[in-house]
Amino acid sequence: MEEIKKMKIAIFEDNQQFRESLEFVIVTSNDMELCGSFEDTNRLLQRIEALQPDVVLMDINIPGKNGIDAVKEIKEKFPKVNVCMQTVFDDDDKIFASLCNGASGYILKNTPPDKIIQAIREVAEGGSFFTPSVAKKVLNNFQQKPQQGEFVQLTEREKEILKHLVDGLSYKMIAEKVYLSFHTIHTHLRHIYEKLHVNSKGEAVSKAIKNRLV
Amino acid sequence: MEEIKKMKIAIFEDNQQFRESLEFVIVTSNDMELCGSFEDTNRLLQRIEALQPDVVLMDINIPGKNGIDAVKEIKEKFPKVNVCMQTVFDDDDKIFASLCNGASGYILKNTPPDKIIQAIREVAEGGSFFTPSVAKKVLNNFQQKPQQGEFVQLTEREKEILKHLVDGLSYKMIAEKVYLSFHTIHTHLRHIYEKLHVNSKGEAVSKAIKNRLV
DNA sequence: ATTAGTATACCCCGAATTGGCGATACAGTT
DNA sequence: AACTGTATCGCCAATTCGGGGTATACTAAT
Repeated sequence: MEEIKKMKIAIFEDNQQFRESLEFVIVTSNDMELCGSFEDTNRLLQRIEALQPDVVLMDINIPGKNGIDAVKEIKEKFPKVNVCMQTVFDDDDKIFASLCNGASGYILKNTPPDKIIQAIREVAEGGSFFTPSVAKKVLNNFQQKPQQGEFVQLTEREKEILKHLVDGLSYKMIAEKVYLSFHTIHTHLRHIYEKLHVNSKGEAVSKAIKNRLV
Repeated sequence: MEEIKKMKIAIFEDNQQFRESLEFVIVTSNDMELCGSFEDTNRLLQRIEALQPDVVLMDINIPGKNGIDAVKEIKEKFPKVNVCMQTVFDDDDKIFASLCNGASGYILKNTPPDKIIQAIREVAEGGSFFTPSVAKKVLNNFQQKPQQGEFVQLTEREKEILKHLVDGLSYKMIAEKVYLSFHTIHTHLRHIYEKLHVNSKGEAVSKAIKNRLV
């Protein structure tokens, strides 16, 4: 009988049913070991520290710190620990926030056991695993085309001022920043609005970003 | 015996061994039909036009037009055809170029047959499939983006209103749009500003876009 | 040399919008 | 009972926006 070093898995999931289901999947596998199972993220880092898991399964909506902040903390303190997010909803915001914060995988809770095992193995080996619908969202984000817009020819001054506007500065603050009078900023902004065919700060900022003018 | 409409698959692969291996995988499946198999991309669009495949398996390095340009042409002319790329190398540039050009999946050639079938099914249904190593690269690209993703939990209403704000609508216009009073919009915006830690429309719009809240 | 155009910078006014402060109310959850 | 999300209202100061105008400087074409 060869001795295999089992992967150590920690579960963070507040729903008892899901948690037990995950526990079952782990303990009945032959290459994984359940090293901890919790229903909240209290004392998160201490727990990770003590357990030294290879993979963490983290629920997005979990009492205590939410899963998105949790994954961030984990990756900051223990970069080698790989985290796989799980949730019932495939909500865009949460997916991207999780992935940006360092999660390596994202599975929905309707994922069948064999896929969960597969996901954990991939994640443990430093790979990544997405549920297809999540993969699709990630992909869409990639394919968002450079929204080619009307040629907008802004002068250097105008681009500079627009950039400050995008950064959230008011007319007055921009004036101070670039050593011009409030009135001049006003005039420039009027020209910019005309060129962009907009008539509010919000629209200007939005168009500036989308057309990559900043 | 129920009559199932089989998915129509077209293969573009110059290596004879791989191509025959793929053909075998397809024809031995029970829900797929091989509608074409080619060793180059000559007369690509005419072939697609004639065969009307549901899914195209496209080799990256293929004589004639390379796979990256091919997927672009296919998606431009036949957006409903889903393309899954395949190659021996997991070369960053080619992966991203393919995905940006509209590929829905990316598998390496060492992928076992059952995974290939799985990938095709996902892709056919409009989902996406990445080999783990590819998923990892996609993910890294995400996480490298110089954006610290502080997660902001907005309610549905708030997100809706923020979207309109980004579109350049004024408080009053938003109120009309969502059939609420001006005052309510005002209140929601105040909450949103608080959650985003901003205090001007410009900053709110900018942060909304950068944090993918819209 | 004059004209025309554009970029820059400044000013005033007035109406509309925004932002910050407060308060109330109700339904659903915890 | 406390909390959250939603929706409503008032007040007031600051900001924004669109309109008008003036002025210098530089370029390019006439």
